[in-house]
Amino acid sequence: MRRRSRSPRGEGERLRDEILAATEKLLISTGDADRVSIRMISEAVGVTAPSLYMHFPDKDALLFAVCQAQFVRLERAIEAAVRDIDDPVQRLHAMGHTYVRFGVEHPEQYRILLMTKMQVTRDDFEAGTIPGVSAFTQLLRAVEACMDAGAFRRGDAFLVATGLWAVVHGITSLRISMHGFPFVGGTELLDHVLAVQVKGLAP
Amino acid sequence: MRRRSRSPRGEGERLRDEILAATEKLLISTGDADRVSIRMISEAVGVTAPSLYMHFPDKDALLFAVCQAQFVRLERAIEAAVRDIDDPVQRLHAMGHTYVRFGVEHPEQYRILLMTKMQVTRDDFEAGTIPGVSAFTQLLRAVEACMDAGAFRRGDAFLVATGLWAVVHGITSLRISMHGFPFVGGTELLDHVLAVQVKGLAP
DNA sequence: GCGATAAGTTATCGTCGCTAGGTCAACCGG
DNA sequence: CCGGTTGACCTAGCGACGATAACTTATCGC
Repeated sequence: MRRRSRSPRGEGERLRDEILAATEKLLISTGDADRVSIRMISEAVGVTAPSLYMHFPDKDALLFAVCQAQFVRLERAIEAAVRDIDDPVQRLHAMGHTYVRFGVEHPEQYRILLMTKMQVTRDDFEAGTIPGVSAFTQLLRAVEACMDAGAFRRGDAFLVATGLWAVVHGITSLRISMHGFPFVGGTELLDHVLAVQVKGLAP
Repeated sequence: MRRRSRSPRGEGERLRDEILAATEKLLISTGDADRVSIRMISEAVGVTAPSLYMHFPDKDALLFAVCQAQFVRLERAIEAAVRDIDDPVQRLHAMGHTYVRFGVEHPEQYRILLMTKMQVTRDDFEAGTIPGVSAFTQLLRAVEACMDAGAFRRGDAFLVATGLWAVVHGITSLRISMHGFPFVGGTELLDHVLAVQVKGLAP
């Protein structure tokens, strides 16, 4: 077993980062959180298993931290995808596509964050304290913009945004769970559902 | 440990049924498949752990069998919910509500069947070989009925049905994963999203 | 009654998440 | 320069897990 030299005094954080990096790598390569063990991670880092517990209270917290970091990138990706688009409806489409692609490309992270039990309140939700889920705030703004622009009829923007999220999450979730879904061409289903939503939300 | 008398010769199947029943019970009471162990199940049935492997190749198969049986009931529930409704659009609404309620009331079963990796092809899908997912066939018929009735514009019924499924699954999945979702009243979100879909699919 | 076989058992393997308690080096006040 | 403190790890091991190999025992047709 390869050894790692001990970090100097104030730099225990360095190990923390290495653990996160190694965990993410293993999560991607195995594609299954249950098959990533504490012992595997610790060996990859070059440290013994109990050392991980200096930096994370338990395995769930470690996995969650990995996914949180990943989901911060989702936020950025959505921001980047939307930056050059003016039409609010177009923005919505771009956000949807970015979201689904992200989920499909990081299935295990997506699963841990959004397909297992968690305790989230509406406050967490609106405040955007949960990274990645705070991409929802961007969605909410986009819906309001659609209403302001007259593309959507006026109404409860939160409800509309939640509905759009559910739609996009539904497709993402099924694509992650069922290999081969949706059995029709790649983005065809997403395009269709988004188009139907937009049409149904028109004044 | 309570003992169970051995089954007579051709009736090993009886134990199988008892295992299924006990597993379902534990699945409901714990609310988490990871917290239902082979040893717990076997003790509940009054048998030793390895005996379960006479009837199921592994734990996954056992859990899957439990969920399959549950999902057959979903099909029946949907049939029952729809039986007395003539208007095809109304039928769609009823199906959606029945589906979501079923998922929320049997979260662990729903999760195992539709929120973890599985290998499903479009053939399985259309043939309805997977119980519960074969409720999809009923959905497909309902969509075709909506098109025939002129409530929906003509088009790819399979695509439309898949979209509706994704929508309803999205809400179900999020309600299972996030305690408190959707933060608005019980069926408000579902009603809204279904209404938007219906409006968007109109000619 | 008797061999065959179905229906279980006992014993055990390797792995898992996690903890208690120790070691050892880096720093700090005197 | 030195003794104590403390942060960064380690060794050893617990209890539980899924699963397997090999044994026993009850029931059956004959």
